[in-house]
Amino acid sequence: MERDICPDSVPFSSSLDKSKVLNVKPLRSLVPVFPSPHGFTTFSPPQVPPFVCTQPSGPFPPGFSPFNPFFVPPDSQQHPQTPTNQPGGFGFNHPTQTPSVPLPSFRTPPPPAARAQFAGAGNGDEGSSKKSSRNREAGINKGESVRSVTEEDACNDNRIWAAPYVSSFNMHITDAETTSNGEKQKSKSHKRVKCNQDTKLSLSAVGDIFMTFDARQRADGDRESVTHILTTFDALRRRLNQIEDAKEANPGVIRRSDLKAGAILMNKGIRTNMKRRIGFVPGVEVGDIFFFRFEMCLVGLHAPSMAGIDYMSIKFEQEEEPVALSIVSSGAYEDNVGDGDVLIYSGQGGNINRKDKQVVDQKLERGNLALERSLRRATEVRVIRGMNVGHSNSAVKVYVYDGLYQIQESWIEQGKSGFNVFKYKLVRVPGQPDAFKIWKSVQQWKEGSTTRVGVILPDLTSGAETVPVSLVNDIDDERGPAYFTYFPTLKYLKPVKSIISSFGCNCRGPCLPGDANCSCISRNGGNLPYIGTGIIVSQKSLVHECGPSCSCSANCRNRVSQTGLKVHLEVFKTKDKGWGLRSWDPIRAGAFICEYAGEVVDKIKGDEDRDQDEDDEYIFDAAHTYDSSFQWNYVSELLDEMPGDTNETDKTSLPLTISAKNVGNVARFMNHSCAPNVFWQPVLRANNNESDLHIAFYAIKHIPPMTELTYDYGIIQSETHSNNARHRRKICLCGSSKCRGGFG
DNA sequence: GCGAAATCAGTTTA
DNA sequence: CTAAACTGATTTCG
Repeated sequence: MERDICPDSVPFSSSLDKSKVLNVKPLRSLVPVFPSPHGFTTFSPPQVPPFVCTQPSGPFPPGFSPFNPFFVPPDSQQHPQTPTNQPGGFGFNHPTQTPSVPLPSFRTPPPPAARAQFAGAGNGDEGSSKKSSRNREAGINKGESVRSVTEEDACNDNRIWAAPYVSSFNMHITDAETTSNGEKQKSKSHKRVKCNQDTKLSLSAVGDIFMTFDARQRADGDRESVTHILTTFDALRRRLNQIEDAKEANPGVIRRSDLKAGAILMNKGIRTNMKRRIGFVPGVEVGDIFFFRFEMCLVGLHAPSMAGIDYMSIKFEQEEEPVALSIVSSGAYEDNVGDGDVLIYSGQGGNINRKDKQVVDQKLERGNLALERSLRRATEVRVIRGMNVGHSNSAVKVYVYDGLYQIQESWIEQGKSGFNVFKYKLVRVPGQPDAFKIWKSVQQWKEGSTTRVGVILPDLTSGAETVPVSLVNDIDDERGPAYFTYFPTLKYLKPVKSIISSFGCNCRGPCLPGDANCSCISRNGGNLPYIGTGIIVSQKSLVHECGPSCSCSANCRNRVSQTGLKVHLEVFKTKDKGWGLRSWDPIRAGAFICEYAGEVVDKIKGDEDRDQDEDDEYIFDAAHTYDSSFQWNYVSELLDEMPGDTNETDKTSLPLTISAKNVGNVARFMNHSCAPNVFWQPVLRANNNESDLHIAFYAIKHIPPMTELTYDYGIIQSETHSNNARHRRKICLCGSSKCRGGFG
């Protein structure tokens, strides 16, 4: 029997011991792997079929024309976007669906002719709105001039069409700009200059770290650059936050590491999709999540740093009109109709949220006017839904990109203060992947108002963790993985003398970030390795946490990996990789997820019992190494900071081998990926100089709910493994364009 | 003590 | 150049 393929199906018993659950040979099945037909990174779930462009056949919704891949609207300075060249592009919710009407998101905006019925400029339309006329105040700002194309856009466009491959420059040229002393120059002219750089300017030291961006990439992003920019932003933000934390707290001083990091990246040109556009933004996928407005700004999803409506002027026939590009909904006015496909959005202005000025009626200007015109022109609007997530003590706002919507109607309503407010009803364009809907489902599962399909156990830890871990299979009939004992942390069979000092600190209360006397902080290079609630700043060879021999309190911020799970996880049956792990909650970059629990294996003894080891699919060996290209930390060059020990990434291999075969936690279900969203990190807890060493997992990037969590199993360094003929390399099923083909 | 409201500093874009 | 904007962290209020 092929033991590597066949999952051990254990008959499900309703009266099973709750401390044990069923199991499968999960993580590494030997199934043939086929090369991706696309050859690009697929960050979207692999079950999504490739887009197939069939012959269009009507009827079409009003305002839509059949898709013609060779037609470029004369006023649209965009490449004709054929679906297959979209990295990680959309798929359809229903795999069997054959699209007869192409996704509007793949197209450039339809030509004005196709929307003749919407193009009437007059006020006499008999729209579907039964409410008070939305045109009452039209014309107030009719003459408002909105630039049609930014200077930079024009410059980029010129590059694209005239000399597409000429310019290539490093994207973080610093030249005249300095960010030291908080001195910020808004040199708009400087940006223009950048477009004309033909020479490759690079700081070689940094150039190795950063990818090289050319003008086209800045104008039109792709998945890789978007990911890279977001990673760079958050790494910088975390570091700035860490620096601020260490300073003495001044009452009333508000620290905004997000603004600082954002401004630096803006100044250095580390951004993409600078060419504004209607609809699909290359490299940004429906369902992507953000924790700061600046993140959406940098990747071109939503340009304004504060305003909720992004808009630009578009030329329709002879007239130029502002149309909305994207909106950010705070959720305050969110409509509960349907499955979250409808959104009621309030217009801007009227100083609703400001007390220092008189509250007045909203006017049909700026964003409000743009939304009005988008309604008339039937252009699509990107919708980002902001939501307050998290528990009372740490409420965080998360932004979910929910894809494209169309405005169905608008009206004027009296707000609470008695003044007029514009309202817009937006309906989601069908055929896009679920995003906000997933959030709604999770919310309902938690409330208990709907039941999660396929739940086998509501909590496979039987209360061993402070949050439940669901066991779910909505794929097939398998009732669970093979028996193992759930245990939330490591089992050291005997105390091991630490080779690294780990005597505890003498702090009272929580350890304070700036405390030079805290020995634990000192061992971390002078900085607390975490910010906020359990966000790690940098990946390091070793993180020193406080431990049993410290006198600090249990709520010390240097005890992140020892305080248990924070998010609601779910062990689920994957399509082709056995069991896997994912989260109901969103996880932000750097957040602690779990540790690798299990029994610490004596390696020498392990060599003797080689036969046993070969059967163990649940070994974690700290001797594994990362892919050398893994670069997660902030780059000190962006901070005018000398590379220091706080940023060291030296990966000394540590003598720790864990087996989770018989005893373990959720980590044993995490699958491998060559393009992972989780990394591991050795953590040493202060414990009377014993080797209280653990392996902790943290998020590489923001992870939307219900996305599988994966880490890179790495390559084993040990010669005994590679020379062992019986050690078989597993074939990788991650489906990434960066897939190495195998692991182990 | 907790959730909500108020306050304040700060950045991009039109 | 300046005003405007559904920010985000922190303090105050009920």
